Amino acid sequence: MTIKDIAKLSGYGVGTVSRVLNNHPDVSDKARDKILAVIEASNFQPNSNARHLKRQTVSSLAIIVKGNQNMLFLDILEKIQMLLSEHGEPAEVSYIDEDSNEVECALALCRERNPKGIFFLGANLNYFTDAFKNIEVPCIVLTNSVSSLDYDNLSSFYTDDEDASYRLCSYLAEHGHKHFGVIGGSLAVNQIASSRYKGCIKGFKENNILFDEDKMYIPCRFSMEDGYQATLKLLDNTPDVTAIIALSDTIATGAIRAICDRGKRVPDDISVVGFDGISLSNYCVPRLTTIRQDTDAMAIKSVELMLLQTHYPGSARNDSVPYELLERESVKAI
Amino acid sequence: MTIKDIAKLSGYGVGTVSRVLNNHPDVSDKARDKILAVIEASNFQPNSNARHLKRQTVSSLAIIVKGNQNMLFLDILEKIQMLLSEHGEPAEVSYIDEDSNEVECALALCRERNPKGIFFLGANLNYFTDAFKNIEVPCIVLTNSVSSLDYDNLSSFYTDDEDASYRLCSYLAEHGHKHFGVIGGSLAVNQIASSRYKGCIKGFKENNILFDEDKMYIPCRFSMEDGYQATLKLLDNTPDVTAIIALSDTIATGAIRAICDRGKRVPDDISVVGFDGISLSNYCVPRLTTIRQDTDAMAIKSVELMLLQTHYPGSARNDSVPYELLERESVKAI
DNA sequence: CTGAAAGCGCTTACAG
DNA sequence: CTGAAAGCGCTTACAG
Repeated sequence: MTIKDIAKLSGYGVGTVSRVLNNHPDVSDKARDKILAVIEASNFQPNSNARHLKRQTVSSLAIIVKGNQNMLFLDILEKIQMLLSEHGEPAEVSYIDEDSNEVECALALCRERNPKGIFFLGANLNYFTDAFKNIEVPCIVLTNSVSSLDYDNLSSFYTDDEDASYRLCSYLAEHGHKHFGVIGGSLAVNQIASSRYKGCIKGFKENNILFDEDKMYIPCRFSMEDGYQATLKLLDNTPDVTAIIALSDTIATGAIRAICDRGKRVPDDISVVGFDGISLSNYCVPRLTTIRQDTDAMAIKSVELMLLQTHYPGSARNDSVPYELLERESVKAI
Repeated sequence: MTIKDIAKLSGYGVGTVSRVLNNHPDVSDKARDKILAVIEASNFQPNSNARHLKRQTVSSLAIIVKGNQNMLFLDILEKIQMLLSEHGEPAEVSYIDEDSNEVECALALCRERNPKGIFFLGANLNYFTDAFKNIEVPCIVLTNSVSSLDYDNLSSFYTDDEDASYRLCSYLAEHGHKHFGVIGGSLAVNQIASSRYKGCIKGFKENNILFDEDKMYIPCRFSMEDGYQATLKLLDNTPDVTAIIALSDTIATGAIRAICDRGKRVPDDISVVGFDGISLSNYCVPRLTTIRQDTDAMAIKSVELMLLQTHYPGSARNDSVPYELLERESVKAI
């Protein structure tokens, strides 16, 4: 069933059929009604390949998500998709590993799909430096900042990770903690982990806390299992630790389990804080003290900007979104 | 940059360029080398809309996931994508709400994308009954069975939900429990929930357990928050409950939290079992006794069958995949 | 308001 | 082995 069949069936030409399909005004009511009726009856749908080939443009937005099991990104993704669908804008989502090159992925997408805009959920700036210049559609990075890059079509809405983890440190220091451990993220390849880690280091310095990076920082991927193993290692390295900063809630979940398995209790023996504020952090036992990233705000702002920029390309924006320290049950004053 | 430019640049015709692009054998080495060099130098990528329009077929597979935050499906999705990419097969994934109509979604996909095969992660058979006849590509449903349907191009690999939840019941009964609650899923719209529930009912009957469906079964969506609220309600309805069957691990997580908030302990006061065996179930406190669905096997089998059937359409298969009862820490004998 | 026609970038018989 | 040409299903000036 093609546009030709509809033309034949309705007694009009393909041009007119195409016009009603695309809501052009210059069609008589009579023709429109007739053609619509035929389309309805035959359940016709225009071929999108032909349409896009002709139009030399594609209808949809793309979303690249770094990390398949990243609950924070999933949360944001869901919200973005909901907002987008309210505007009748479909989006294609691609998942890549947390260590993969998202710019390469975007480049491939541009060639194959020609999206009119791209959301990046998670980004490593190293990948952007050179390669991004080949991407021309509006792009928005979420949860970390790209303000150090200077591309007109690359914006970001982010949590000030460094500031937030600094706050976490201070909070724990105020609660009397002196012996810290930090787990999570590979500093080399993970943008987000390294700024969070930087905030921790700053916090340690300002609070005169001794921190031996080799023994007290254990890098790991963003998963429960990795958080679990890293914590076991940390506990071996530094048995006197009283406060653990996990660089994400998922990692914190593994940490709490590891502490239990070593026969200690959270927060009575060891306090744990997370980062992200995903749903799980409010249902685990004990509830996790963490940084809540404002995923609603990030989703709303990024969708608004994207919709605007796909119609009126403008200059880049880099706005931080306020976070919140959620004081819950996993920290104890000592 | 189009195939015409490449033709001009290389001194050959578009036909020959197209042939090397598609790895046809009937091209001289000389022509191939020359053309490949030009393609390389100009960074040319064929336009996929034109290609697909011409071929009347699309290269990729589609995956429809019911429920954005469903960790089990995410786990399977990740595995399927990995296996697919080993074979150089890209896949497009679409998320829909756990209550949405996946067949409608598939139909839209077929019109717009023309995928060569579709994986359904989660399926409600009601939606398939009539509408599926309009889908002609090979399709595979995961985690529930479609054997009651009779379509040649619709297969499934599944966990025997009814049997597994029956097993859960028996396990709890063997541990001395008599007062049960069941939470999760809307029986009307959710295929998976209703077969799990059926298994529970069977278990109750065989073990002579009194079960008042109105008071002891609380339906809810597959989220922690909903599991939490449902459990609170259950606890109000039936204060003497000693065992709660949550129809998924996510729901169970909410349940455990709710029990704690009511000042009771798991498993000392109330035993809780889940369903799925997602990563979280092994890291929460206490570790969850649950049914492990074999996501590895389901991913492998479904990818193998899909790859086979996209080349050699065959008849449908409906195989159950063995599950496993994971006895962990959330059940106590009384 | 409408139709006939060109053309988007490819692939693939067909002829040579 | 290679080129010229038709055609995939649409959209959009152009002419009327």
